[in-house]
Amino acid sequence: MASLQEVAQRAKVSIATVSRVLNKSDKVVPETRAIVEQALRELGYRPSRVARRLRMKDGRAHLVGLIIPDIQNPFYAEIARGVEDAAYAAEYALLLCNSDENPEKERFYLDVMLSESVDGIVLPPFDDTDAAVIEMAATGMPVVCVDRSMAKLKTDLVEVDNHRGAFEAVSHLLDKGHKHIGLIEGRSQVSTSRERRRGYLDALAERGITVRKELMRAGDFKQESGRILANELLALRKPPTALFVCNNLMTVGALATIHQRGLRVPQDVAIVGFDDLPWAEALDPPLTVVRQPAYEVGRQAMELLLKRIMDPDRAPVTVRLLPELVTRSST
Amino acid sequence: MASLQEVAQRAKVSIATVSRVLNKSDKVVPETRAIVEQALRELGYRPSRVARRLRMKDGRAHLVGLIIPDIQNPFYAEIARGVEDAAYAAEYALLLCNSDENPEKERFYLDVMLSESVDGIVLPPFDDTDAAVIEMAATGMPVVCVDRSMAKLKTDLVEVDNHRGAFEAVSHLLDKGHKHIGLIEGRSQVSTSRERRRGYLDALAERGITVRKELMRAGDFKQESGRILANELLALRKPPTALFVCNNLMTVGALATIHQRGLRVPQDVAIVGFDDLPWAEALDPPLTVVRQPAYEVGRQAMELLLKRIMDPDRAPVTVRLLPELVTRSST
DNA sequence: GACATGACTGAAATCGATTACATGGATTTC
DNA sequence: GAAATCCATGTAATCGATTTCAGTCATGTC
Repeated sequence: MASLQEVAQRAKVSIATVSRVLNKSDKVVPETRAIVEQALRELGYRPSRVARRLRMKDGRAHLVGLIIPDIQNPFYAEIARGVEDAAYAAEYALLLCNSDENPEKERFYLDVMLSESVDGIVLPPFDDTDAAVIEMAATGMPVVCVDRSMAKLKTDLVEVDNHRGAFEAVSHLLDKGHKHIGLIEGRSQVSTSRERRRGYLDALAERGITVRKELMRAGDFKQESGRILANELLALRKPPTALFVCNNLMTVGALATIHQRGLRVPQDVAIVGFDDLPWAEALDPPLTVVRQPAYEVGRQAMELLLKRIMDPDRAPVTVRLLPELVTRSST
Repeated sequence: MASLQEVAQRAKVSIATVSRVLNKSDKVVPETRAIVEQALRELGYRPSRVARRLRMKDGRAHLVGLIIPDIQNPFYAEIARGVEDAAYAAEYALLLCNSDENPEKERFYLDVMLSESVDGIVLPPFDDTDAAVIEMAATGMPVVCVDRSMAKLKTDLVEVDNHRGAFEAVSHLLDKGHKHIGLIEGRSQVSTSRERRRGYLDALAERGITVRKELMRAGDFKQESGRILANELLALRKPPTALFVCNNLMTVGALATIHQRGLRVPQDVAIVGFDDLPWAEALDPPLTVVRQPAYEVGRQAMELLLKRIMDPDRAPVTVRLLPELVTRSST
């Protein structure tokens, strides 16, 4: 509430001096400093980040934006925690937004962030060619992509080796003797989807298994589509004996279908999901999954962002983290 | 990037006129308006929310804060979605922070929000007497409490009837014939904990069941404490045959203990949790829980906040929503 | 003792918007 | 036809900070 003006009046100095005391910069004679600090305390002064941000150009707002599809998805919640913890450690605040995989919402929030003069933005782009993100980067705003990469845009990026994760998951199913493995993947415009599909195909190819096209279905990353697609797959005349589902929500959906059809896991159908869940252990059955180090993805993304804010001209970096197959009882 | 100044220059008018065009206020002659709009478009002008916020006093920042203990807790994630959706609908952006049930973090973020001149704040207070929240409200900042209430502070509040939820949960266990029901509750400085405990005690009293003090344990809402306390309870010489666990994370923890001890649910021990989980259905076994309308809590809190921003002098309102016992297979 | 040096501090510009007030030309009114 | 009125627009103050530049006073140097 109290402004620099008021503090200056009370301390009988100019606002410049108060500002200097606050920024611990320059030399203010100890007596003056004491008087000012006294006034500061008495008035319970708090600087206005808004005024400060208006004056200072670029990179000192101590505010960054994070746009994720859905905070209710544990994978993104974990990323968000990683970003937030790293931000908090550096005393940055976080503007968090849910895009719902909806380009319009994404655009709205990107506008807000530009308009709020955030120091930088972390986000998984909507798809390969996300125009809004390209424009944003073109303004010079620091952008760090997480999880998903973009074809035409060179930014800092923290991603997971999706091909490897998928390859291991499918190989694991093959090891268990499965020959008909259903794939439930996400939107194909998203880099992770393509990499996981590639991993699936490569694992089959390595063992010389013929691909059955009808076993591959594309969903939209949401629970409902997992439910529906699993149902389609299991209703085939020659249904798969195992399912590889490419994200957490769709896996939960697929599991619902399996239960509903009264199938036993893994005897009747085995299932491997992508993304771990905090309660995967407590599920029926405990789920075998490809675990992504989501917290770490978020944390490192924020650190990259901080580095870029400090030095906007550094060359973009790609950090590629390793997923891990966590074997439980669903396979 | 482009400022009013630049637009004004290009359109050969004053910044006041550009501002008028933007705010659709006053009368600007159509020709002038057209010229300005042209310039606006050509320069891809975006207003600075920062400058705007600095100039305008109170309630027009179109920015609100939300502080929750942990976004990775599905209950709070659901509240957050409710708040966010309502905020987005009103074109408000959201500053989201995790306090980790840590008063220092809470204070840091409250400072940020004051300093960012947000229009208002939604939060579940740390406890009954949360000093930081009291100070915040004292500055005149609109505050809406969710989930938890505060003893000494009269604010808008959206809560759930915790007593009733607990009462129904425990009555349900009693209906099933249980006489020794363990209680795992949260921090007792939090209003919800006390209300749920009261519900537990009242339900027992109604059936004339003697309370066994050693069956009541207080945790900290986190998974680990659920695990530990359940273990303590089940290790008693005369262990409970049913558990009532007062939040979602502790329930998952308790379930882990139960599985680890090789107990069957509900034959060896029944369990009812507070808070539903999106995958409660898929758990082993599907969990009986008291479902809180968390999304609705968040949504209504945001609407109350909007009303208060519009009219700071209206009398504080308390909205009390009803929980619902969802019976699945763990009881 | 005059002048250069340096250490503090203050005055004022600045960031990008909103808005009260001033201005000036056209129109109305008597 | 002069005064009053009105309308569109411009000028300038303002929000609360940071920062440049200038000013003041004491000290050091010869």
